[in-house]
Amino acid sequence: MTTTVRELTVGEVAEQAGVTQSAVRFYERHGLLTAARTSGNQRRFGESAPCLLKVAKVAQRVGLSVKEITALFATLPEEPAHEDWRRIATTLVVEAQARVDALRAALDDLGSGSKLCELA
Amino acid sequence: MTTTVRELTVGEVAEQAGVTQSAVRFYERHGLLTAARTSGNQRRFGESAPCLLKVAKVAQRVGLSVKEITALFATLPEEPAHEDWRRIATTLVVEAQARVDALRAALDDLGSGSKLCELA
DNA sequence: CTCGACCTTGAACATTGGTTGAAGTCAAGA
DNA sequence: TCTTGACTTCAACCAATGTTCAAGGTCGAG
Repeated sequence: MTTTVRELTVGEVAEQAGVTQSAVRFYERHGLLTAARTSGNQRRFGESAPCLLKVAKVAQRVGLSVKEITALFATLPEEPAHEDWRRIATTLVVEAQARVDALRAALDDLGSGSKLCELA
Repeated sequence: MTTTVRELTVGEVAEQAGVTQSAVRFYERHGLLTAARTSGNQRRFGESAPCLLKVAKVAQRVGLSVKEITALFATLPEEPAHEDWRRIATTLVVEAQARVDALRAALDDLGSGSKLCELA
């Protein structure tokens, strides 16, 4: 039983993910998303595409570049399972924690007061 | 008693702040730093310039743009006193905390597991 | 005064993450 | 079939944050 996998157009993916169509194309060009093509050369994305985009947006908030997110997604199977998403989430949490730590370090630099500058 | 304020050249400021000369000029063009000019049109920075740059770097780590840092520095007197630096530091700490909170929010989005995507 | 080190400007280039527009093609309902 | 909305590509553009290069001017020690 091959479930009828509704393939999605650029417009549908964009709408479902809450990004612009140009962004969707941009991400596909950069390999963050992959798409099949119709005989007429139109993109057809898998069901998971909007989800990937949503996760990608979180990843960007965390501070990952498109290239890094692409690499991260490269480890995912075509139709990711719960476990796969969980792994990605964990990776992002770890990354985010690192960024928080970095920020805290910046804070500590400031915390050492005007010690930054021996001026006043 | 006007203390002999050793004015600094681009090269000196860059070296003391640990940035490139081109960066120093860039920041001056963008109003982050101000400089007097010699009769021969060379920049002469005040003593606090290297310090401003160091603080600016921390501010960048915190996530502020050059424009935002410029605005922040616009509130400083020519020769900032301890109190001034402390105020800036506080502002940055508040900002940093906000960024940490934002990151934490991103984490929470992920924390709600694969709830992000109703796929698996 | 001269010499070398250091400074000046302006423009072009680089990277990231997209957006916009023009010109043309496809898909699907009436 | 025809029409209309959605899709295609390509190239140009945007903003931020600088770097690099060329051509030339300045500073200060000797």
